[in-house]
Amino acid sequence: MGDVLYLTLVSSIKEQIEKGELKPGDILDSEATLMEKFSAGRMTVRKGLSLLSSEGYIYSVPGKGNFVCKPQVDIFRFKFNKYDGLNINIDNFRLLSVIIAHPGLEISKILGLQEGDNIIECIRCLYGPNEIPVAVERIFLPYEPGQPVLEDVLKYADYMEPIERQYAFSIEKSLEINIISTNEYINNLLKLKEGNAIVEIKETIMDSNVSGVRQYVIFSVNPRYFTIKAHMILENTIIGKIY
Amino acid sequence: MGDVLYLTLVSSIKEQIEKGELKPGDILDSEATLMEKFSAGRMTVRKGLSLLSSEGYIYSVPGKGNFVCKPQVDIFRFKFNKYDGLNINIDNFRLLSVIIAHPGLEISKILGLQEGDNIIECIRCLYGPNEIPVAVERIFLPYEPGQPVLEDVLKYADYMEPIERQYAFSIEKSLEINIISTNEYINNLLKLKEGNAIVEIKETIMDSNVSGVRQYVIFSVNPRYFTIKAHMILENTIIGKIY
DNA sequence: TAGTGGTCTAGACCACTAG
DNA sequence: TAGTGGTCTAGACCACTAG
Repeated sequence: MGDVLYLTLVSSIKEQIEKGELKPGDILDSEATLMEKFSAGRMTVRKGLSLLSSEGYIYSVPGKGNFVCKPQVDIFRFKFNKYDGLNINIDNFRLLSVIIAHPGLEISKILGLQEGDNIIECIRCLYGPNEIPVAVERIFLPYEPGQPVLEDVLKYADYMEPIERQYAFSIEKSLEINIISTNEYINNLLKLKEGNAIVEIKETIMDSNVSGVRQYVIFSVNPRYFTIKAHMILENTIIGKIY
Repeated sequence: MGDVLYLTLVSSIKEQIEKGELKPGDILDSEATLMEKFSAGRMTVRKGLSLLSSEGYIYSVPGKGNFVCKPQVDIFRFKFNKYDGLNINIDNFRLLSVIIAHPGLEISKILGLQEGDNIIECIRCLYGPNEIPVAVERIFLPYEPGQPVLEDVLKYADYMEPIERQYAFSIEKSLEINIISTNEYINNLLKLKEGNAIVEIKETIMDSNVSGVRQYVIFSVNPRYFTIKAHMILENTIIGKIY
C-alpha cells in the first residue's frame, strides 16, 4: 500500500476519519495543500479523493472544498433468495398449479394491467429435508397470448437465478416482509395450526427495458425457518461525488 | 450530460450494458479504442471507466482489458432503526430497569467479557399512540467501573442517533431477525397471549477503535408492527476496481 | 514483442465561492 | 480577486498478458 502514492493519501485520510480526528462535516485540506503534503501531482491527489468519495467517506463542493460525509447508520444489507435465504435447506419443490386467470384488483394494479388482461398464476410448495413443508410461493405474471410462457414458468422454477443474473443490470427488485395470520389454504400446505403467524414476503420484479412490473411473487414462509442476517452499510445523507 | 466527455462515455456504455448488448463477462473496447471512438484523451476515458467500475458495472484485469461485471441479484438494502423502522410511530418509551449484573454465558461471549466482568442491562418498553406497547428493548453493555456510564445509558435512550452518526465511520452493526415464541415476561409487557409469535431482532454494535462488541441489544417486537421494505442493490461477484 | 491496463506529472482553461 | 474544485490533454514509464 505504501508503494502507490494515491493509496497512501487514501489510507491517511481514512484513518483520520475513522479515528474521529476528522469529523462529519469537517473540511479537508485543499487539493493544493494535499499536493504539497504528499508531494503529489494534482491528478494523483484527485484520484485519491475520488476513491474516498466513491467509498462514501467524503464529498466535494466546487469552489469550496472537500468535506467529510455525514453518513447514516441505519441502512442494512442482507442476502435473500428463495433457496438459501432461509435457515433450512430447500431440498425440492412441487408445482401445485399453473393457471391462466383473471387477476384480482390488487394483482392487476401491481402488474399494471388493463381490464381484460389475464395473468399466469403459478403455485409451488418448497420442502426441506424429510419433506418438511417450508414455504408456499405464488407467482403472478402478465399473460401474453401467443407467447409460450408456460414452459418458461416451469423452467424458471429451476433456472431463475442464471436468467436473472444475465439481466441483472436492467432488473429492479423490491421486497416487503410482514408477519400475518395464516389462512386455511396456507395452513394446510405448511401444516400450521389456525391462528399461527406466518411470514409473508412480497417480491416485485421490474425490468427497465419493459414498462411495468414483470413479476409479482408472494412467498409465505413458516416463521420457524425464517431468518435475516443483515449488516450495516455506510450511506450518505449528502449526494456528491468527485471523479 | 452531453457536455462532459467522460459522462458521455459512461452513459453510452451503461446503456449498452442495460440493454444487454454488452453481457456480463464481455470485454469492453480497449482504452485506446475508446479514445478514438470518443475523441478523448486517455485520462478522460479512464475517468469514465473508473465511474463505471465504482458503480458496479465493470471491472478490469491489467494486461487484458475491462469487462462487464457478473452481479448478484439477491442482495437487498433496507432502513432500520428502533424509532422508525416499524409500521407504527413510537411516541414514547419507558425505562423499566437499569441494573449492573453478572452476564449470562451467551451475553458474556458476545460482549467478549472475562469471568468476573459485569454488564449494564437496561430494559425499556416502546409505545405507539394511545400507549400501545410495541416493543421491548433489552440493552447489554460492558460495565466499566469508574466510568459514569449509567448517565450515558439513560441519555442515549434519547440521543443515540446523533452519537452513532458522529462515530459512524468506526461503527459496525449487525442484525439478526427471527420469529420466536414469546415468553411470559415479554407477553405481559406487550399484552400478547401465550404461544403468540414475536419478532426478535438482535443487534450487535462494534467499534473498530475499541476491541470487541460495544453493545448488544435484543429487541422484541409485536409482529403486528413489524415490517421491512427492502430494495435490491447491485453487487458484484468479482472484486476489481479501476481508479 | 505488441497490446493492455496502472500510476503519475505538468499544464491549461473553466465555473463557482467569498471576501 | 484569490482560492477552490471540475474537465481535459499529451506524454512518460511500469507490470502484466499472450502469442
